[in-house]
Order: sequence, then structure tokens, then C-alpha cells
Amino acid sequence: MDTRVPNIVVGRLPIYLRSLEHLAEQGHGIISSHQLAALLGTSAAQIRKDLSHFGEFGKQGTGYHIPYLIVQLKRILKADQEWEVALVGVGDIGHALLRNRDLPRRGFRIVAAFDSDRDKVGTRFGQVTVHELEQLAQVIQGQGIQLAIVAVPPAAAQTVTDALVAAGIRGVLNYSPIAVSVPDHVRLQQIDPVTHLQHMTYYG
Amino acid sequence: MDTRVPNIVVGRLPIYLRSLEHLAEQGHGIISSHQLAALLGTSAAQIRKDLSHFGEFGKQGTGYHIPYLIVQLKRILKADQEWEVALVGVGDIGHALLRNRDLPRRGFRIVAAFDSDRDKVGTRFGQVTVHELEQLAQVIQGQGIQLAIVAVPPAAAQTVTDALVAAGIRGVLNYSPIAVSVPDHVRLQQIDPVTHLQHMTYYG
DNA sequence: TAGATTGTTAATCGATTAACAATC
DNA sequence: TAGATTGTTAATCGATTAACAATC
Repeated sequence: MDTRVPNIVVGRLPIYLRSLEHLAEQGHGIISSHQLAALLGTSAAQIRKDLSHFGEFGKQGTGYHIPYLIVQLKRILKADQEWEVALVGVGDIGHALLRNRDLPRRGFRIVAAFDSDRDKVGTRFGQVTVHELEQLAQVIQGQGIQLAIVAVPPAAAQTVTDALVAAGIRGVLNYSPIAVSVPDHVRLQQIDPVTHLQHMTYYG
Repeated sequence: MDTRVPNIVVGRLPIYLRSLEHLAEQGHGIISSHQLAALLGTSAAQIRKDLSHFGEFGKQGTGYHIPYLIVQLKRILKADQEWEVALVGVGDIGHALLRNRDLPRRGFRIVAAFDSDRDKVGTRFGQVTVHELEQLAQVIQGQGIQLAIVAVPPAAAQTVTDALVAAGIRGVLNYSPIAVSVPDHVRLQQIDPVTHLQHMTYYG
């Protein structure tokens, strides 16, 4: 049980959690590190070592009680609470994210959306109304929103990210196919299908 | 210049490439490893070491000629050719991908789409007509398509992936929030916003 | 030339794996 | 109990960093 957990280990926990939740939905109750490793294409030793950073969650001779491990992983990842998310950019990707039921199901609720297009401002998606970009700081600070998804065209991504950071956002998930920079105290994750595809074509 | 390049290094090349292309668009001609590292939040030594696996692309005292390095990285990643991609699932995400101009701009053209919904079959998105799932193998084999994007509901993801593998697909980019498995000879990449968000909330 | 930066080597650091005592 | 599997230690493996000769 370390005090300082490697970032790469933290990044694997959500993958374990996702798989365990899927197993639970299918009615599985217990799983061994070897079974989970086979399912995920990783190694049993790695799973046990990763989990050992946080405590002892299994039982010798048996394995892991899936619902219990889910509870523990959710607690560790702070996924046992609901997170409010701001969305900037209501184009095709933003639209897909607003309609995505998996995000709220797993604890991430888009509670505010922003777009620079006046025609989109005022439109509603479920509970969410699209605001002007000018209201970004006010809404984010007013609601204490800590996470944001950037889904704007590349040319606007850094400006929008800077505005989010200035508004107090703690983590940014960037869908724009461009590297944005954030200060050290802000977390950044990037989603770009092309980089994933290029990683595969290398081996092609 | 190794024969065996670490996978983690391969995964960084597309990120370097994306940044260099952005720099080139902005009119930059030369960049040093230190400048690029600062831009990407990595280290100059890592960039130089990564590139050294493939050859010598820089000039002492000067740095890297951006257009030349772009050409080299594209060659290494096989991004100097156009790749045809099959899309399975024309929901919100599939729709966003079909309309995404960045994919073709960077060499990935969705040339076939499939959906199980009879109402969607036959509809067109630009050059692409939505086919029945039943035609998947025939179309993929007929056109020699090597890459596929899976954007179907979780319950269908593994079945669809199996069908793609059976049809001869070499790489799968999975947008379904579920771990799918593929045989060793098939490359797999996963995009799931929730896992990225959970990676950030851990530190929250 | 003087200054700067590469490519590479060696050292360091960190992550993964193997092995096994503990124990269910 | 016998068999199985965990959690952890130590060994191995691999990646990152630091340093510098080469050289533009």
C-alpha cells in the first residue's frame, strides 16, 4: 500500500473497473486475477500488483468478490460520486456526447454546454441548454464544475482550454486533434482517433 | 536504429507527427527537440531517443527540419498512404465519424458503413452507403479493407469484432465502452471517454 | 570560430514478472 | 485436508534520463 501510486497503474484501474462491471452485469460473482488477466489481455501478476498499491481486496484460494472489488475501485477512482462536466463545442462529437447514455450511467453528467455558434445557443439537449462561450467562466464557477470536455475545431482548442483553466477547471478531456497545453495543476487527456489508427498502421 | 521498436515508442510517433503538422501549418520550418518537448510536455532526450530508433533526422546545432521530419514519420507510420476504413454502427458516434473531415485529411477514409437497423441501411453519407451487417464480410473482403471502427452498443461489440476479424480485418478501433478481445495478429485500440475521465478524477 | 543541438552511450530509474509463503 | 489463489518480495526487464563527443 504505497502513498505514491504510479500514474500508469492509475490508468489501468478504470479498465479493470469497466470489465468488472461488465462481469457483474452478466451475473458473475467471483473472479481470479488469472481470469481477469485473460479477459483483458494482461497478466495476473500485474493485476495483483496494481491492486496491492491500494489494499488487500482478494481472498486466497478463491479470488476476488466482484461486487466488492467494484466498490473499492470506485472509491479509489472517486467514481462513487457523480461528476458534473462542462462541454465546450456542440458539433457532431459534442452532440454525440450529449446523447451518450453511458456517461451519466457511469457517473459523468454533462450539466453545461457552450458553443460559439449563435444558432446553437439556447437549444436544449435533455436537461442541458447551450450557452454562449462568454458565459463559460460564470457558469463553471457558479456550479463549481471541475471537469470539461473540449470538442471544438482545432483552431479554437487552446483558447477554449485556457478559458476553462482560468475558470477553475481541474481536468480537461480534449477531443480536438491538436496538442493543447495546461498548467501542472490541471489534468489533461486526449482522444484522437487518427493517432490510434496510426499506432495500428505502423504494424500494418 | 533498432529492428525491434518498443510499442510505447510507436505510440508516441503519431503525437509527434500531429504536433509537427500543426507547426508546419503555422509556417514553422525548424524545431529543436527541446522546443518540441516543451510543446508536448515531454523531454527532449525522449524525443531524440525515440527518433533514433528509426534513423537520423536532425542536424547538430540546428534541430529538425519540420517538413522533412513529417515525411519521415509518415513513412514510418505508413501514414504516407490512404487507408480505407470500415465503420460498424451508424449511431451518434458513427455519424460524427462519417462527418469528421479530419480522418480523410489525415489519410483515413471511411469507405463502408454497416448497421443492423434496417431504417439506416441504404442511407448515404457523402460517398458512403450504409450496408446491412450481413454484407460485412463480402464488402470488407471485396475491397480489401484492413481497418475497422466499431461504434455499436456494448452488447453487440464482441460479435461485431469477431465478424470483422473473420473478414480479415487487421486493426480495430473500438468505441464501445467494453473490453473486446481479438486474436494476436489483429491490432486493437480502445476509445472510452469514461476511462479517461476516471483517470483524472483519481487525482481530483 | 563559437554556440547550439544532435545521436548515442551509460547510468538511473521504474515497471513487470516470477516465485512462493501465507492462507482461504 | 488438498488445492487454489492471494499479496509481496526479489529478480529481471525495459524505459527514461543525463551526459557528452560529434558536428553543423
